[in-house]
Amino acid sequence: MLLKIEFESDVPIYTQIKNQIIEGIALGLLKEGDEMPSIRQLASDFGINLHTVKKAYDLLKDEGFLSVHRRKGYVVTKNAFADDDFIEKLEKDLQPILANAYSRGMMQDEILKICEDILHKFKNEE
Amino acid sequence: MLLKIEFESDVPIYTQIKNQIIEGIALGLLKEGDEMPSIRQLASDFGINLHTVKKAYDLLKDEGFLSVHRRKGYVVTKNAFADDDFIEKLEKDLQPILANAYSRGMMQDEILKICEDILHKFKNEE
Amino acid sequence: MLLKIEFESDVPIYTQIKNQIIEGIALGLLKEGDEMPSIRQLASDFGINLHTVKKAYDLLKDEGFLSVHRRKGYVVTKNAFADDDFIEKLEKDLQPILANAYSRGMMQDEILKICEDILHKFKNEE
Amino acid sequence: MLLKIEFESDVPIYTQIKNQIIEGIALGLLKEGDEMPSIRQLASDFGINLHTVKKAYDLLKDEGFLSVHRRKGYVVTKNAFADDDFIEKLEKDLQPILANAYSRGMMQDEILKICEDILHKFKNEE
DNA sequence: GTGGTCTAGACCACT
DNA sequence: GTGGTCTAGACCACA
Repeated sequence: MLLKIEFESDVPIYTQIKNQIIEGIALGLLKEGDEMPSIRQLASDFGINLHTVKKAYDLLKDEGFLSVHRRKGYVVTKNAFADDDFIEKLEKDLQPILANAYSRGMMQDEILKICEDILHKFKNEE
Repeated sequence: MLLKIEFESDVPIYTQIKNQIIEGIALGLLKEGDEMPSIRQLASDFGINLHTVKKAYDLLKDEGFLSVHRRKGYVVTKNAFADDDFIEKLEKDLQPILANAYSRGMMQDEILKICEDILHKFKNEE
Repeated sequence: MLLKIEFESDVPIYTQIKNQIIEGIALGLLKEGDEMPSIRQLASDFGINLHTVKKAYDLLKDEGFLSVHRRKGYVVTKNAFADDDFIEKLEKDLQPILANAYSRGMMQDEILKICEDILHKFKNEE
Repeated sequence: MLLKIEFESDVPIYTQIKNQIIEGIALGLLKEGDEMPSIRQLASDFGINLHTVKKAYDLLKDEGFLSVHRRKGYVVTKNAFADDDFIEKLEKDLQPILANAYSRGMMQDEILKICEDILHKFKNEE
């Protein structure tokens, strides 16, 4: 799995890392038990600060996507669930994005199709 | 149309305003030609600074949802379209959100249903 | 000659009026001695304030494009010349506009062609 | 590259900054990848407020002349193109200026010469 | 250190 | 009255 960082994006680097790892899990590129590259490794690969990588990893740990193994370092875990709070946040995040698309004249089916296409890229093999 | 600001949120106030106005347009609460409350009016209603409101309005102007009428002030304008750049951005915005839901074990249909429900609240009667 | 006012432009209305009258002169639509519509007339035609029209007319008078005739009201005059101050201002106004076009990758000939096309619309019949 | 601000001018300070940076790019003084002075640096150099500088930078970002690099700050980016909208705006901006010159009795060649001279100062060597 | 957000308040331009 | 510009200064997020 290959990370790609956009330094000129307005999305913070740690968020980019976090998002791409979650996407990697959704796509099946990262499986439960996989060892993540070390913080040091990842930071030097991209020429970014250790803190930045650590922040991404720690957030993922908090959300249940990673856990820390004494010897292996950060390891992929699927310990994140969609509780009510998450569902609520999900709707709150989606609403403005979908509203924007709709207000620009896109048809509901058209927008839904895009969501569907994205979802269909995710692997359902568990 | 009623705006609601969450001061404790980590979403910038101007983004909250911007999003709610776009949602208002999608929901049919705001129609082309409607005059927005004046910058100062809205600012004082919420006890926030006029620059914060202005930033929200200006972003909406840049996106084509508002325009400035020399006499009426800010007016709803539906001059925003879904060009290729927007579609690309839309996918880029949706991907991490949907990936997160999927990686938490939600089924594709379940996620899609949520998108559908949100979209169905939008008015399609113009 | 027909004026067209854009209320949603960021160009002040009095400037729009002023510019269009100067363009009318350049295009030969307005000739020396022509009587302008009265301030009241023009203002009510467009539903704008008397002051706004008066400001446009007065600026044109100051520049030598109009003069006030006791009975005829504002009359077209060609009493404006291109002195050194004007040439200097002309260059100062053109520079950022042309620089912008050039910095966007337009070729010098391409830009010049646009200037030429505009100029060729002007009538040289004096 | 040296900026010069005229405080007495009726041209807003942020516009002056913006124009001079675009001119700097056209003249070849600023090249793709160059790092701009920080907002606060530039503001203190000229004794103006950082918001004024930020507005200029942000407008340039919107037009594609600058972008924000997460580590380097604002960086010169040549991501601005001359699409149809721009050409239309260009003509709309040029028309009143050229009309004014022409209505003051300048010959078409004379005016064109001035445009040419300005354009020839711009560097065409990338 | 960088930029991003927000405030409080002033003065001006336009209609 | 409207929006537009500018200031002075604070606090936060990011790397």
